[in-house]
Amino acid sequence: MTQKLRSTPPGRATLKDIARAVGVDVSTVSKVLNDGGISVREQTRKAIVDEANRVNYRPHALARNLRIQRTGALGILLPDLTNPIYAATVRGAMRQAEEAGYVMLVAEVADERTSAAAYLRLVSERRIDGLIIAVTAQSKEMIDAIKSSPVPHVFVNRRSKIGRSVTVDDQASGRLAAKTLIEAGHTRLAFIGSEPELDTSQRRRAGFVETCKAAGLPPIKTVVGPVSRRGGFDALHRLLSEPVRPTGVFAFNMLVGIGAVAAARVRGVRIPEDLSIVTLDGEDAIFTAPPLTAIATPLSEMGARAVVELDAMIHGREPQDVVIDIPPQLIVRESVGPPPA
Amino acid sequence: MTQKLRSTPPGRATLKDIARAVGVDVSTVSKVLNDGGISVREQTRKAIVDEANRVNYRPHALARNLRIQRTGALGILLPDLTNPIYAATVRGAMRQAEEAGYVMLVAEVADERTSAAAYLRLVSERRIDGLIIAVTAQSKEMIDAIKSSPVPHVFVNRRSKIGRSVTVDDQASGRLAAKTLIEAGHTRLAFIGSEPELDTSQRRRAGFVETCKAAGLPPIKTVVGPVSRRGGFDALHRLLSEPVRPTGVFAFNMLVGIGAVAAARVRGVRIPEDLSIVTLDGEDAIFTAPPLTAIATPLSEMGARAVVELDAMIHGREPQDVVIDIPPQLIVRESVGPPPA
DNA sequence: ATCAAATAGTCAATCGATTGCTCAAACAAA
DNA sequence: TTTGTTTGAGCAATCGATTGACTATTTGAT
Repeated sequence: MTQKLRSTPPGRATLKDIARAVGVDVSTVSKVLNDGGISVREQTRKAIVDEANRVNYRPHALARNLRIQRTGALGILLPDLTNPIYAATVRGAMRQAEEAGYVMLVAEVADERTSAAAYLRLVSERRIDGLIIAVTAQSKEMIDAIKSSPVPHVFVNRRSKIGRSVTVDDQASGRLAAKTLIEAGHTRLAFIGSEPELDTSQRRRAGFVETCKAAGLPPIKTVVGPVSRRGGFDALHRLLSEPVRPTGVFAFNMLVGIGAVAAARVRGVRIPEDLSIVTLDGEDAIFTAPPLTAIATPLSEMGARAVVELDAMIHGREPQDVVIDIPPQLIVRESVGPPPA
Repeated sequence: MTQKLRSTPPGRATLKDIARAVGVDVSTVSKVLNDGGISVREQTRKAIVDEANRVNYRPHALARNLRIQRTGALGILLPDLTNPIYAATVRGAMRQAEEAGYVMLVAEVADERTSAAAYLRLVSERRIDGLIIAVTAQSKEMIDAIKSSPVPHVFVNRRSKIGRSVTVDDQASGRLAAKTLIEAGHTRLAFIGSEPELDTSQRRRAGFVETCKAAGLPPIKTVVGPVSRRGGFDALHRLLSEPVRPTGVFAFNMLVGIGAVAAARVRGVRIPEDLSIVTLDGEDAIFTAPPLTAIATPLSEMGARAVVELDAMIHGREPQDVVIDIPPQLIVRESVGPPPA
């Protein structure tokens, strides 16, 4: 019941206004409001705090940040906002950023050219204290820019030689996918990966293959395509045109998995009667026909953790690679069944 | 072939550095680099420009903005990043923002409480020049905050008494949906709307009802639910439990439409043999079973236009409501057919 | 009563860039 | 030669907040 009596106008007031109203110096006001190592009479302190509340004072971020050389903003570079995988990651990052007192600048970068431009805007103009990179930086231009970056940066869901990263245990996802299919009785398995190959795809494949091998299965067929529903659609088509069809497929990513389901339907192959599919999870995977048995990965935790790491780096801690230690989890729905007789 | 000879370190240099190197005053450098009404010898100008290129100078955004009282940033408040409808809007906004030289601060606001907090951070701290609001502001707290906002703001895909908005012609979408179903021969129609009711839902319904009435159809059944796949799923379930079932349904939004398709499958009602569904379009609508016949609306154009309007307002132009004049367009896929015999 | 120390603040520089005003030198006109 | 105008560029204030150095007034100890 302290304030709130009258809802005051938005924070247009400056330190100077408060100082004038109370009759002290702006430096005094600043120090009082920031606990800045100063001794003031309780009376003065109260007058300042009250006035600050009355006018609903908020520090002018630009001025403050210019002085303290921090922006209170984080940037994130990502390739595709409409991709729910990124959206979930961004969400986690944004929540954590808010928690830690940052605002979030997001830049969707369609290609390496726009990447470089966005990067320049955010970093060279010193608009951010740290950068989360959710794109694969491959052009020399981008790599150089990032390597010589004056601000801390962390890759999320991507590993990179040129910086620290926060990822999940993709190999474990691959192993789990294989285990699921094998336990359902499948022996002819296939993998749908990405082209160009993402490191996530590569690790999931590695885990998948590892478990298949351990079970004594023949080498698995791999087919690749763009990371999109359409990519998965086309990929499964190709798989279904093979002389000897697989009965179980692991689609390395939810989008690709959804596309695969659509392709099966078009080809008249029933899931799971004719073909079992396991993929990574996401909300969309619940509403396919049939709903997808999928592996949940902690995307938003990954985003959140990226912010935590970045914040630590900003405060001078040594950067480190982190792998989120929440193990992948199988969500059983309806896309996996026994192989056809 | 001017620069690029050696790729220079990132923009750590300040005006002062350049001034020192060239042997002039910082104000001269500033004026030269900004075409700031000053006459200098060609020699001096060239020396400054060359040095600026050499050190890859970029103005320090904070310092510059503090002085000129503009941040070069826009904010956007939206409820759900993983919702592809918002993602598409944001994408359009972001592209246009880049075009216009802004960076974009995005805040996902789960509820009105976080809304208020995010709003404060962005606006009261003067981090942005303008705000795009993609959420429905209903709490008194939020409304007051926005009404007394010191920065220009525009609602996108939402109409509001407390500000200008950029929307699409939702009534036309509704009419087109009705026309599509009616022309396919349907007479028992239903509508799935939102709860709480969004203004978009309400307008789409109005257009839908208008055309139904004009065709002499009986009053249509409306059912509402949360704007999500799950909401559409539950809504269609309820519709299918009605004593007299509709044969054609208009789902006011893609997410809801996708949920409805899933519900139909679970109930064993075939689309389009037993039930026709038309909804709004989005990339996901292609990969349902069957693919959805849907109405495309210019979401990213809407986002882009919001930025254009905001930019105009920032430059002092009178705000105005705009309705994107790209008419909704029917994408014929497989979810609409003749009614069952 | 005297000196030291704590108390309560103020002063002024600073972050980096922008911009109105001033001013010296060069040049032209009278 | 004197006066007036241009050209070329520097000076200093400013945006709003932060912070180390410093001062003036009290209080306390001896």
